[in-house]
Amino acid sequence: MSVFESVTPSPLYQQVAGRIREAIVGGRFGPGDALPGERDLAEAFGVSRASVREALRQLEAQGLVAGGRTAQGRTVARTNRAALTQAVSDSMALEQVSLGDLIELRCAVEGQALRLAAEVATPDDLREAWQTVEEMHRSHHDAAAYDLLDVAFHAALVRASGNQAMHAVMQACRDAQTRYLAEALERVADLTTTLARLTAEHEAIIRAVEAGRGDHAATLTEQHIRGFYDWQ
Amino acid sequence: MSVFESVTPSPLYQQVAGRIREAIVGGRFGPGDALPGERDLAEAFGVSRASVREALRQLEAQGLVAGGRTAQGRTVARTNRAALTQAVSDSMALEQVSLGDLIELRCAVEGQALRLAAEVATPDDLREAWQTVEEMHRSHHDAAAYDLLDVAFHAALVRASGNQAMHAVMQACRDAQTRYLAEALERVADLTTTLARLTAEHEAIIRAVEAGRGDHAATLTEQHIRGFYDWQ
DNA sequence: ACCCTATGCTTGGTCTGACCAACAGTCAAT
DNA sequence: ATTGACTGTTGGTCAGACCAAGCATAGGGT
Repeated sequence: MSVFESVTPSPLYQQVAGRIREAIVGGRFGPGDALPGERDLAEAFGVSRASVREALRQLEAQGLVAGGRTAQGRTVARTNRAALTQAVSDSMALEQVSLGDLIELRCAVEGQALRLAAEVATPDDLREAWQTVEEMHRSHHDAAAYDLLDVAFHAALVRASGNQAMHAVMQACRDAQTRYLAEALERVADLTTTLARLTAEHEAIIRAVEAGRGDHAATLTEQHIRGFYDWQ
Repeated sequence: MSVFESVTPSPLYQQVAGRIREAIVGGRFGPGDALPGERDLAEAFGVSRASVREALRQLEAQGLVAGGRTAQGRTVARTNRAALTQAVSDSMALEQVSLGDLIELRCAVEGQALRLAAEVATPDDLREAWQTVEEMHRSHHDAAAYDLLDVAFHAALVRASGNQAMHAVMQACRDAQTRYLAEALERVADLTTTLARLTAEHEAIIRAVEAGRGDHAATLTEQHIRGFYDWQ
């Protein structure tokens, strides 16, 4: 608690990353816009290209700029969902966040999202979810395909709530679950029957949302998600 | 869906980052452990130091390795919460997540967390929250200090639920709110009165948790958080 | 007038080799 | 035992170079 603040000068690459970050979140570069080339940035900031590259690597990892290898120049990312998901699953490894914790979190978020969805969702919002359910009926034999459909189904419903933040968190939880889900499904005796049951649950949930019964939809969803425990 | 996998060679720095990442999440380096030096890593992977540094920058941004500047060698991070928080607030900027969405998310998560806390929290878990409340009484004149205490209070209560995932998400939401909170508090006519009211709400919440009244605690918390709207 | 190729420029990815400041550890002088 | 100079290691930074991939434009063939 000294009167003097620390005077540690942050590394150049940090400062550069910070400046570029400000430009992006400040809206001076919109999603999808092209960024100046590394050489230009280096000259503009008065640092070497190496420092700029380290800064860009940092921003890339944070999901602010799109991964390179596109033809000409780098672009500002349109979404940082991958970075968010990564952060969530890293959390599990580093801080002993258990799968159970993640499932409880997802129940809380998705349950509340469906309560909202039941109030505000239009038939149009639910069309995507219905389409996903139809495809599920044709995928009761293919665990990998079903997993993708399951992700799409839950995403569509949560998105129908109009809450982007809940969507992102739910998605991150769900993505982190995928790996465990695949393992669990391998141990299931009768895959087709199990997946058919899940589809039935999905249908019940979407019907509840459609009927505006938010609390019911939330209850069904929580049971549906927690059902995951039973297979382990 | 070709039979052949893509053979696109990812950039070296990506591969290096991936290998180090595997070693960390695979448990071969525990949190806090020292990592080999950059020069050693470069030799081990057969790449230049520049590539290793870019890989490390990426891992640093993802919160897997601790930010450098420590005397001897780098260490594996103990937490990636900063990265998680960053990802959440970047999400707001990139994907137009509104403050309202964030508040709703926080209500859902924190409400459920307090329901859990009411069941499982021990007096020991709540001691920290009580201490924070006491300090609040002495900080009704200082908005900045109060903000820190508010963060600590909510963190302590959610942590009492034992759910690390909820804690991280709540923290990220709360951090993203800080900036708006500061602006809102500047426009408040009578700061001391406002903060005193907030402290009273905090006390009511912690008492409800103590009494095991989870639903009540959740309701109070949701009102408390949504109260934020009224000042805007 | 049209298409196609060749050439050159730009960009990101990679490497080499160097220098600096900060710090840990050693060891001699006090 | 304390101090202080010396040394080696580490991360941070730089300059300058090369490559492969993609774009642009000019020039040649039809």
